[in-house]
Amino acid sequence: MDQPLHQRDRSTPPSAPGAPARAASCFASRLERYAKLNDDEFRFIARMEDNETAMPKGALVVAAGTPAEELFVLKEGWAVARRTLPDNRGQVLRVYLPGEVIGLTGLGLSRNAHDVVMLTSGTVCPFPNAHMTAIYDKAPRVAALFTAISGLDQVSLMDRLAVMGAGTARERMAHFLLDLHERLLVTNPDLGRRFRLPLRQVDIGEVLGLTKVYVNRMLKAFTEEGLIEIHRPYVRILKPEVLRDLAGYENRYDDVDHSWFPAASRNDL
Amino acid sequence: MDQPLHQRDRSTPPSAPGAPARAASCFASRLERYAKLNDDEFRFIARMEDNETAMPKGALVVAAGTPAEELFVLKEGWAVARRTLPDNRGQVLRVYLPGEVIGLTGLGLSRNAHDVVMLTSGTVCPFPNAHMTAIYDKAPRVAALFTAISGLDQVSLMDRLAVMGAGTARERMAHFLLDLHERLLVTNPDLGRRFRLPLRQVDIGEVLGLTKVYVNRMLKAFTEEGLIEIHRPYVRILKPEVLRDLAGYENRYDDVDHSWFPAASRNDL
DNA sequence: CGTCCTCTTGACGGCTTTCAATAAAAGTGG
DNA sequence: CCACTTTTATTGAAAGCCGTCAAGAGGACG
Repeated sequence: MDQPLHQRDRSTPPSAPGAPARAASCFASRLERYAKLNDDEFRFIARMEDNETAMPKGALVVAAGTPAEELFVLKEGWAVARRTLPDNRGQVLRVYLPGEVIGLTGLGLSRNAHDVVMLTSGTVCPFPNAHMTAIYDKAPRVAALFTAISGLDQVSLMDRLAVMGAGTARERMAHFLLDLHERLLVTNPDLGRRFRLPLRQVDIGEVLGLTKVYVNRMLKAFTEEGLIEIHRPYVRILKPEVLRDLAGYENRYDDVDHSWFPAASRNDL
Repeated sequence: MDQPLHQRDRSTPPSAPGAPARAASCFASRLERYAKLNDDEFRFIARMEDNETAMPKGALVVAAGTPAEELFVLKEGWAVARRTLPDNRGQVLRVYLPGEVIGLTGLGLSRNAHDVVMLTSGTVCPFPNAHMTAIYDKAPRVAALFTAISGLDQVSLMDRLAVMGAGTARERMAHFLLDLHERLLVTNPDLGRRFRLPLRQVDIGEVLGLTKVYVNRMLKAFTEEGLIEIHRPYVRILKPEVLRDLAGYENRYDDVDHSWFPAASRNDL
């Protein structure tokens, strides 16, 4: 994030022709975990990934203040939404993992509220906001699914706010590690307790509102206490229960309610 | 919030028969500020306020962990979403003002994520989640409007997260005062710079992640610097620009994008 | 007029930051 | 594959913002 920000690279490697196989993508597999979709609905969703765009590390995917014209499905790599405050202090507002949607938040706004920056190289799939019209009109079930996911995001954000407001550095760090782990498990259920964490300690500091020095001290403490194990860039969670108690962490990603979803889509596309 | 929490009072004073006049409520007037609605659409929304329930100060509107079965339109009074952490520390996740919707966030979850407590006495209008089905099915424009509002809420939450993570006590306080003021202006455009703030200093502390002692010191400092004026329970903002610079505050509530909303509702209710 | 709640103010202490310097790791070019 | 450079991680010492503790003042309400 200290690197110069590259311009967006629009080169689109011609994606495989024809509809992709079901569940070919981390995005679709994430959605299907939350609700069964019929073929028509799946077609709407597949369309969101038609356009792949490669992004180098450090690239600015979304620039704050510019017109908000598209969403992005993050297909590979990690990204962050970030805000720079007056004094050059930065705060990471959200970490985006593969399979998550960037910009769902800002659907209601005409300008992008925050920067979104690639933490690693990766690929995103831009999807014009304008296409949402058809989804709301013709695939209400998919629309409801987006609403549900947006709600999940928001609850997760509120949990984070709680730990940022009332929590100590230890609690924030524990929450951070557990939350990333749980979210990685959503699209990657057979991931063990070890995962790749492509953030520098400075970056973790910007997520948690701590300095890099203190981040280092917390990580050292956790390691010495046998709670985690670090082999850069991999982290292994050794005592999830202890961390969970420490942070008061609660997993929200398993608890989707689709009872109120419209029964099925109209087929008049 | 230190008071014992009352049980929810289900006594429903028989509301005026027939549909309420358009824009009779702060909720409808807030929605209409964001998008024009036709009569059918308006009927859906009016239905959300059919059921008024009086709430005493301190009442628990939503209990964390219980099944999430309804949304609430907050018609009168103020409320907060609140989380209690292990050590009895509390964090207010959000302040709800009249005209705002409680529980839109949790639409995707089957259990309520957080408590919601009345700060003052007031009235709420419960609205079963199940009724959202019809809205998504038959009034996609209204559904889109909810999505947009939920997005606004989330962006506002992210701004708050930024100031909680990277901001000092002064900056948090400035942000808090400005944000409340802007949000009150949404449903009450001719409100001046003076408004009623029905929170004790302890409560403000729970919003900002500060102790009541430090809240008191910040308010004193602001007053002495001529930034605000306090005549309990009223606050007047004397130098909005200075506060705005201090907090890096940006008003998001004026910037709704409805370009992607479906053109009009189907009329087949 | 007394009780309770909230606000106010001071002194002290601790968690976290800041400053600074070194070590380790990662990237670069020969 | 090895010097060299740059970035990142590590560690110590001192300072600061904010929390804790405690006591008193002011208001609301019966």
